Amino acid sequence: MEIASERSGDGSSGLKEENSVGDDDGRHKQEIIVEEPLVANTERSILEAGPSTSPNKKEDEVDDQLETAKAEMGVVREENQRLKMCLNKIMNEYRTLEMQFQDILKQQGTKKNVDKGKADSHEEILEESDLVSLCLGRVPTINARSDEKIKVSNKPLKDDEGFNNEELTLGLECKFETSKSGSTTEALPNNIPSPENSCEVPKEEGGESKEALKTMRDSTEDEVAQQNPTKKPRVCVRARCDTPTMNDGCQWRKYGQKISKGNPCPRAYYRCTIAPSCPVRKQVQRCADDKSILITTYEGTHNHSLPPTATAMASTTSAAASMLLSGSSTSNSNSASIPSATPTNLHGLNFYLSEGSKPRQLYLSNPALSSSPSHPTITLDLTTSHPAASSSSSSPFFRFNSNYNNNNQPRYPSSSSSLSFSSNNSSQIANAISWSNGFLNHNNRDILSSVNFGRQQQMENVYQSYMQKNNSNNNNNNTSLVPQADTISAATKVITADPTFQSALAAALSSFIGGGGVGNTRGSQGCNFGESLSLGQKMKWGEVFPVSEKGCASSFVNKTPVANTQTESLMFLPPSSLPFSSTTKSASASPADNSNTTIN
DNA sequence: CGTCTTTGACCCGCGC
DNA sequence: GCGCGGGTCAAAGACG
Repeated sequence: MEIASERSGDGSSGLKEENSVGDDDGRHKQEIIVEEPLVANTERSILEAGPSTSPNKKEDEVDDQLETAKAEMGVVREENQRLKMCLNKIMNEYRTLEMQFQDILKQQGTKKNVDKGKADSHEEILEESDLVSLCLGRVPTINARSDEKIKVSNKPLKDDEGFNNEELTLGLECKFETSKSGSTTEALPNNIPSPENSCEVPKEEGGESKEALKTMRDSTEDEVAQQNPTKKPRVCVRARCDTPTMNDGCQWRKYGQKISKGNPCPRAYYRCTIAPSCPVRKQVQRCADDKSILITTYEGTHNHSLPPTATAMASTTSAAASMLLSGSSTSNSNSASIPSATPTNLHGLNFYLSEGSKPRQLYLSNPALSSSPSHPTITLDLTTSHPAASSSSSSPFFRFNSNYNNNNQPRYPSSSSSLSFSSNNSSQIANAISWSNGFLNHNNRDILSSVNFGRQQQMENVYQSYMQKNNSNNNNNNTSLVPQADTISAATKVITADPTFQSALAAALSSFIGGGGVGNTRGSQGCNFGESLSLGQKMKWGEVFPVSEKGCASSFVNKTPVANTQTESLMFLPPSSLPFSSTTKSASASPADNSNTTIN
C-alpha cells in the first residue's frame, strides 16, 4: 500500500494494481513485487516506441529520454526498496505483537475458566464470536476461521503491514474470503462485510424469481442467525444531507417507495446495481423530526467489487454491522453499555444498537426507522457535531485524544489514550498513533501523500464514541450483565490497538474529505460519503492509511456530512473537493428529493 | 432505444 | 382469520 500511495503520486500507471489493494495479502505482495517491473516496462515501452515510431528524431532526444527514464527508474527502485524494507520491518513487528496477543488471550481464557468455572460452552462460543465480530469486516460466522478472525481483530497496533498478511484483509473483502460459497465473489475487493455478504449470489442474474430471492435471503439469514438469532442486521446512517441521497459511491436503482407509518416522508428503496445479483439494499428516508437529516439504511453485503469511492461507506457499514453482531451476541446488557447521553452528548459517532426483538432492543435512535422489528439495526449517527471542531480545525495537524476510560467525560481527555495524526510536511503526513495504554504505539510514515485532513472533530467523535461503546461494555462487567466483559474488554483493547482501527479512520477520513468530481452514477446523487479517495490525487485506501484496510472502518466514521453548517469545521478541504457533492444527474423525485427542500 | 423512476398492486410477516 | 404495515414487483412513463 505504501508503494501504491507513493506511486499514485506520480499519477502514472499502476493505478489498477492499486485498486486491488486490500484484497489479500498475497495480492499485496504481488503488487509490491510487480510494481517496479511494471513501471520499468511502461517506461521501457515508451522508450522503445519513441525511436521506432519516429525514426527521424535526433538521437539526442532519445538519449535524453533514456536518461530521464533511467533516472526515474532509479528513483522508483529506491522507493521500492525503501518500502520493502519498511514492510518487512512492520511484518516482523506484527508477528511479534500477534504472538503477544495470543498469549494474552490464553491468559484471559484461563482466567475466565477460573472465574466462571464451566460457563456453558455456548456462551463461550458467543464470546468468541464477539471477538470475531469486533474485528470489523470479518465474517464472524465461520467457526473454522474463528481463530484467524480473532487474530485479526486483535491485531497488534503496529501491523500496518497487516494488510499484507492473509489474515488481514479489507473489511469489505473479508467476507468473501471467508465465504464458503466459493462463488465468483471470492477475493473480490471492496465488498461490504456486512453479515450477509456471503450470501450469495443467485446463480443467474436474471433469475431473481421470488423463490430464488427467498432462498438467497434464507441462506443469508442462516449465516446471520449464527450470530444473531433474529434477522439480517442493518446499518442505519443518519447524516445531514441536502441532497436526496448520500453519495456513497455505489450505484443504486430505486425499486420502490412507500410512506411508512410514523414518518410523513416517504421511504425510498434502492438496490445495488453494480452487480445484477448484488443483494444489497438500502432505504433512504428523511427523519421525521428533522428533515435535514437523511437516514440511510443499508442491508446486505455486496457480492462484487466496489469502486474505490464506495469503499468508505461500505467499510463503514460493514464495521457497524460487525459491531452490531458483536453487541447483539453479548446480551441485553448492552443497553446499559450505551451511554445514556444523547447523541449530542456523545459528540460524535453514536452507535445505537437496536435489536428488533423486544428483549434485545437496546436503543432506538430513530423509531421511525426501527419499524422493522425483526432486523437488528445499528445506527451511525453522523448528525452530531462538535462545537470545538471549527476551532481545532485551524491546526494543520490532525490529532485527537480520547479518553475512552471515562464514559461520561466528554472529549479529549488527555490522559489515558490518544490517537493523533500529524503531518510533518506537505508531502508526507506521518500518522502517529500512540496510546498510552501500552497497547498501541504506532508510527507510520510516508503513508500519506498530498493529503490534507480536516474534520478533526469528527474523527475525535468517532473515536470517542467507539471507545465509549467499548468502554461501556467494560463497565458492564460490574453489573454482571455482561458475562463476556472480559472478552469485550480484551477485544476493546485489541481493537484500539488494532491497525484496522486506523483503516477505520481512513474510512472516516475518506468520507470526510469531500470527493471532487467523481461523479457517482445517476442513482446516487447527494452527499458524498466515500469518494474522498478518488479525489484529484486518486488516493486510495492504502495510500491514506497503508494499514490494513480490512476491517474496522466504518464504525468510526462519524462524520457529519452536513453540508452547510458543518463545512466550517473542515480544516483542509482539497480545493476542488467539497464535503458532499451532488452528482450531475437530475435528482429523481425520490422521497428524499421531495423533502429535500426543507433542509436548513 | 435503453435505462431509470414512478407508483399501484401484490406478497408476506406479525399482532390481535 | 383478519387487518395492518413493510417490502417488493412490474408495468408505464420519463429521460437522455
